[in-house]
Amino acid sequence: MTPPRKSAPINLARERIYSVIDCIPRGRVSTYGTIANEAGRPRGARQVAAALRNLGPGRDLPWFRVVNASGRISQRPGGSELAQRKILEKEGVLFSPSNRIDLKRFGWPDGSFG
DNA sequence: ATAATGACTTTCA
DNA sequence: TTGAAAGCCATTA
Repeated sequence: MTPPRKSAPINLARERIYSVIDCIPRGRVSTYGTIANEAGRPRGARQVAAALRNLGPGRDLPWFRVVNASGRISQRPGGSELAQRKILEKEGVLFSPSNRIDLKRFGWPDGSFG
């Protein structure tokens, strides 16, 4: 018989979030809110952010393809915003003069932004 | 147990 | 167009 696990139900919600992020195609981006929706958490945008913040260096995940609802890279303590932008640009994502990404064009999934 | 926090979003001026 | 204010909710303290 399987002995009772004492701790361990590793956050399922968080895993679903990671799995959705893993689906964002190269050269496209998605938003915290959209990812939350795809993961079945309609109002969990901040939890998506928390999941990324918590993400250790071990996991290989396209975290850089996640931006906020206004199409901009969110500020944070770590200060990896510039690196994120560079990676996205290398993938072909265009930034407007005001540092914004056109979600109608680069947003994923298709049709979720207008 | 309650209170603060935050890589967010929407609404409204 | 920009920015402030309120709403949101799992995680931390």
